Amino acid sequence: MDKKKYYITTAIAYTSGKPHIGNSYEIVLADSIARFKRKEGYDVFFQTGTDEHGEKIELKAADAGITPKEFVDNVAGTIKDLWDLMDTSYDKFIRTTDTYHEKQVQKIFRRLYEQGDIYKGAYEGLYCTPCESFWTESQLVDGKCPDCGRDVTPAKEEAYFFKMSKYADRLIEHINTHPEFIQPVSRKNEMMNNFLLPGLQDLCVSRSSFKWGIPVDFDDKHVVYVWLDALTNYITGIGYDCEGNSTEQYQKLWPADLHLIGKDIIRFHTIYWPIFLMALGEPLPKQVFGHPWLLQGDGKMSKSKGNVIYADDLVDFFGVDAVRYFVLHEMPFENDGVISWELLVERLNSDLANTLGNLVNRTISMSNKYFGGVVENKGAAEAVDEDLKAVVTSALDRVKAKMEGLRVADALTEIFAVFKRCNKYIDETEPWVLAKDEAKKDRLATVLYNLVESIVIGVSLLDSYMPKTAEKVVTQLNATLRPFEELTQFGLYPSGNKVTDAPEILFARLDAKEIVEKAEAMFAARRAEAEAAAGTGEEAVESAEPVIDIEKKPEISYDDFAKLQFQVGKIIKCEEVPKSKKLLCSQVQIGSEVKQIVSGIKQHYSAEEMVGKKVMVLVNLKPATLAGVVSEGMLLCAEDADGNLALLTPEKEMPSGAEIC
RNA sequence: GGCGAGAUAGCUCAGUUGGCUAGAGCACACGGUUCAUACCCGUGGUGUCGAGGGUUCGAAUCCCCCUCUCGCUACCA
Repeated sequence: MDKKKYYITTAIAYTSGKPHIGNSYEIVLADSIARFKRKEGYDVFFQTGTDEHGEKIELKAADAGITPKEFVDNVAGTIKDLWDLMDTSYDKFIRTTDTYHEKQVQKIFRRLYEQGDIYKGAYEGLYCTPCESFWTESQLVDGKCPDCGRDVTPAKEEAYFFKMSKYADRLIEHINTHPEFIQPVSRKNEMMNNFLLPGLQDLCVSRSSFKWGIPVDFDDKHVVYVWLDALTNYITGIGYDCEGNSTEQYQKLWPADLHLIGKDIIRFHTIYWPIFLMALGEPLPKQVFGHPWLLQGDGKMSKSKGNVIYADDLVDFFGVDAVRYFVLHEMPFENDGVISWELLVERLNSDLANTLGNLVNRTISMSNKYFGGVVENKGAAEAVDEDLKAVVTSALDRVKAKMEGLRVADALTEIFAVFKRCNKYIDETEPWVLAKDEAKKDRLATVLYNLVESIVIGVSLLDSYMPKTAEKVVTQLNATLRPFEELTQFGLYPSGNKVTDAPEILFARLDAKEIVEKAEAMFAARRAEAEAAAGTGEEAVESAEPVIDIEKKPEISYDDFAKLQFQVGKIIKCEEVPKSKKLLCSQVQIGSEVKQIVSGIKQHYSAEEMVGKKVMVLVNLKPATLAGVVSEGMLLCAEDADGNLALLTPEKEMPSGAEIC
């Protein structure tokens, strides 16, 4: 009853679509930590869920011809099913469309507003009409627009902002005095050097350009923008109330012991979230771990290529525990991991089938063959036993040490070292030789007993990571999983127990070539399906090709548009801008004039291939200096979701200087 | 451009505050074994520890410089 609590969370998954395997990794990682902590004796609360608001979802729902709520109900269901399929033992699945969450977010927003941490942009915010940009006071340069230097006017489009700078010093102090707060530590420097030390900018916390969000209850033109909505799930999910009526559960669980998140959202969890909590007067989470990504080895995953791997695909091929093992084992602590069908097969064959599966199988087979399945400790010990026992009974400490540092992959390696030691023990003792000598019968029985006992201890450790497998093994051995307290003792397996007489193969060896072929066939089928769907209607065409939704800008008048002068230009010379990673400097012939234009496209076009291209140019843009080079216009490009750029060129041959209208 | 991390066996990586012949896993080769899922056990590397210089009795480990890679960030008209 006096158990220490442990509150662990994952990031909540965005319900814009089905998560691929890289996104499913986090829940499995969190689950293995949660299970391990439970065994360590903690009273664990494990929360996950879905983030369901935002314009992207509003648009996708509109495309699909359903309401946003119907859309997210659907996707949230899919996500929950996936989490369940992966055997994740979460205690709570929160959705940001849950009523209690929405109500509490409104209350929090109101409270922060009333206490002055949130302010309406129109009061202090300023707008630069030519730049179409909204600035906060702290961003202005000499009271003017930092981009063009012109005067700014009070905001045209109002929005609410959070005063981040007010709490920055406290946060810097906290991070400096709590080195464990941001994991891995290399991320701490990035946050400090890029955001905290240069000075925090205020954060926009409301939107009025779309409706699918939690309304600001005292200003219904606005909805609460993503971070204040999403991050607060960690406290609303356990019963936080900003008016002081938080539940007992909240009192007990908060602050969280670990927020497990992807490395892409570290900034929000280590800067904005702590500051929100400071503003609410709540303690900060103890640790935020930004894990790396699991990337697909054979080319980027993309829906149009039809090669996106989902967790349920892998489960169909390999089974739940093999997938869990793979993602946990293959994911290093700091760098991105790689997933491919070949690697999966290799891990499955070498670790799961050969080392573990075969060990269990051969042990049970020998017990049956020599003793009719009865496992007895006859006490015929020999010196070689000591090292086996030492390795097995000390494994718990080694695994604990790895888990303490969140080194889950290393923890798994420690556990498999136990199984490898067992295989070696068989070789050392040569049971098949002992079996030939009637006088060695007791020794043979003892050897097999030691093996069974070692395996039971090994799989008791494995249970946190591969629960189904651990259960299967002890069932075959006619034993039960041991609590951690008993894992440092050797010899608790009841002497005289009888193991199964029909050992089941735990993991069948697979052929990499076959698997790759099957996977390719699956992808081909999926592509065909997508194409078939594409043929049936216009809507389907869109879903077959990737689309991008970007933030909408305010409507402009034709007069606004007419101010822009676009012309076709020919690039007659192009060179790299020194001291710049992204910039190319082009001489562009526009009619009889030549303009120098600097563009951030070095990563997509070489200087040589630029020359000769006919491109579209925004001509009457005010010249600016970039990296010390004057630029007198802008080359137009299209940009995809990954930031790849494509220059726009006239579809037919056009003379330099032709107007684009 | 700013800040940071890294460059160690074919591949993925370990290498604590500098110390004996630089390690692990996988892959590969050979040997052993046969209880087992053609499995398991053992053995095998002339690795310039990215290049160069320095400190030291001694450096993969500390300092300087160079090259390259990566992350975050700014710029990206």
